[in-house]
Amino acid sequence: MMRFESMETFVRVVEAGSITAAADRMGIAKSAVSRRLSELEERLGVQLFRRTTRRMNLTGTGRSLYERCVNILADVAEAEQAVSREHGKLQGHLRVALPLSFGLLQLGPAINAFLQANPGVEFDLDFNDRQVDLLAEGFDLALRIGDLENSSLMARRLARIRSCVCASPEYLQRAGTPRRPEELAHHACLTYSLVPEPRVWRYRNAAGKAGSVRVPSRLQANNGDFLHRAALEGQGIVLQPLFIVHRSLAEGRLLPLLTEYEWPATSAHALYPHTRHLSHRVRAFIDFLSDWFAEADAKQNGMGF
Amino acid sequence: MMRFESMETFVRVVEAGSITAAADRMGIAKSAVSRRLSELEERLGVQLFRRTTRRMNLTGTGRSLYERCVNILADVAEAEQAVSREHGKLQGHLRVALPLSFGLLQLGPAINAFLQANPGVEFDLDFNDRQVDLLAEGFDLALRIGDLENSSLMARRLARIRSCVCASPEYLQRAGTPRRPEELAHHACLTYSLVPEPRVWRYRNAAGKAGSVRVPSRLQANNGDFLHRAALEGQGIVLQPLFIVHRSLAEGRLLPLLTEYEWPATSAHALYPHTRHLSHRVRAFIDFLSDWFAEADAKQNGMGF
DNA sequence: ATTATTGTTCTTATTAACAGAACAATTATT
DNA sequence: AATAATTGTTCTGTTAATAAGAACAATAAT
Repeated sequence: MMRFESMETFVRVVEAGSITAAADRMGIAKSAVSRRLSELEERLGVQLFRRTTRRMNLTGTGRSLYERCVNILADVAEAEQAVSREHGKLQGHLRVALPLSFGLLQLGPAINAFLQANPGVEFDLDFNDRQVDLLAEGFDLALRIGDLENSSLMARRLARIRSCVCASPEYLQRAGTPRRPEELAHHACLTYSLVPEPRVWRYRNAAGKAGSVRVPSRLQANNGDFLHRAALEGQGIVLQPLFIVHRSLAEGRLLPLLTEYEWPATSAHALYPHTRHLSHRVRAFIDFLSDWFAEADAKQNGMGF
Repeated sequence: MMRFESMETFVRVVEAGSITAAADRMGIAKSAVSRRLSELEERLGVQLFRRTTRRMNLTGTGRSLYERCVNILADVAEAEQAVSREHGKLQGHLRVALPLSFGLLQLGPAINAFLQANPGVEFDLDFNDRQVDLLAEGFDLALRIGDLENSSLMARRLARIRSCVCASPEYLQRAGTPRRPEELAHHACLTYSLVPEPRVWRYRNAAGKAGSVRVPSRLQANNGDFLHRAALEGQGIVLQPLFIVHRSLAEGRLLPLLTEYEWPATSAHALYPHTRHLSHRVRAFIDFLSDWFAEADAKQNGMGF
């Protein structure tokens, strides 16, 4: 594969107009420039210059290659600068759409840390569990939980999200503890409306076999935290992500149920428009979140990522 | 500038999932891969991987860099393949718009040569002196003479076109030979309608000073070859590109006039849509034309390029 | 607890790149 | 027209960069 040095040499010879001039500007011997050039030509099996031993003219293919090389070198420089630590201070607005519970609980600390690390950045946060249209509404970035529908957006997976079934000790004492998923059909379940089939709970048993149970629900809501609170008050059994219930579980105010079964796991994603080059601050924020959750994951902090 | 080897190594480590695997696939020692990687990280001042001495995970910035690098490497490969001699046989249609006289006289031989060199290529030629809309009418390429208006099209200069003033010996004997541009005002001039001011002929004297003369015209046409023939028959004086009249000049059937003055020079351009990557055959044809005219130029063949 | 695997580091050996001069070819100058 | 100056190429000795290979430390798997 063609090397950047060859490409850069070629470009600079074209721009300087001669090998000698290019060598001078680059501060190397002209013999080296000459050698790189003939090496490149031999590599490609193509003549790049029409030489008259005194003057050099680009051939047609030479001109084509030049145009491509200029673009490529610019891309390389941009990539380097974008990623390099010395990219200068970030500044500007970040308009972010994010889901309510996950946003408040998990993204809150991350956003605070990012704010602190980048004094020039301002956030405009839109907490909302409906799916916003990034492009139409001018968001830089959306954070979403769940499976991604097909779209023109780019996605970066940030965190894995595990869910669990749980209920308060009080409720279990009153209504009994289900030992098998099917028994959920005779319990008061608290269901979350923003999933395709709120009243169908899917799982896998220890052997990996998938199953599902249709649960009765007298209380359904589009807010996980509300359901969590309802469960704490003994209203019934919830199936919710760990990041919502882990604290109550740790404190014993909720008890995990049917733990031999795997309950739906999903992911949190950052979605952003598919432009050829992301703006500095958007990219930096996505990278930051990616690192943030990866580190949280590494710590195995029991929050279920 | 980032080394090419560093970049490729980085990408292959990401894709292989580990340094050892990448080293195996590349057929080099893993120590070399490791070194290239840490070199790259140090260069950028950024951590690309989250290392656990046993497993490697991309950091956020690492992921961003990876995405850019993949694109860049693809661009490089494409550039190389596009330009390399071993690009395989060209094939497909080329829909080209080209001006009448220049097309017939100058492009004809070039197109024939290209056809012969590329058996898989087919041409669809549209000879027309009006300015066609490339994009709307689905042309791959337009060849034009004259100054370019601003447009979204890309242009490649193919040839320089010089013009001269001339008339038949018969006419000159009858009407006299003008010695100064102003005298043209009392001659029968044959004017070309497809220029902004057909009856105003502009020139430069030996000192480089610009002037113009308004010429009378009883015969005006939008076809240079027709005017050329009219001049041959003694109808008057023409100002036409050399590629139209050079043969008659060489044969003495037309005599050049006012040769101490410079008459308008212009260029022939290839115009093509501004897509990120030109199709193989379009690019190859443009390169071919570029070389064709450059070589004709080098031969100094007196055709006035 | 042991084994195998992974990434890093170090030293040696090899390879590739460069500088410098000599040369051939061509344009500018006188 | 002849000379001088400039340009690109080629060659060789030298220098710097790079890889290989082994040893080591750390971690996951058995």
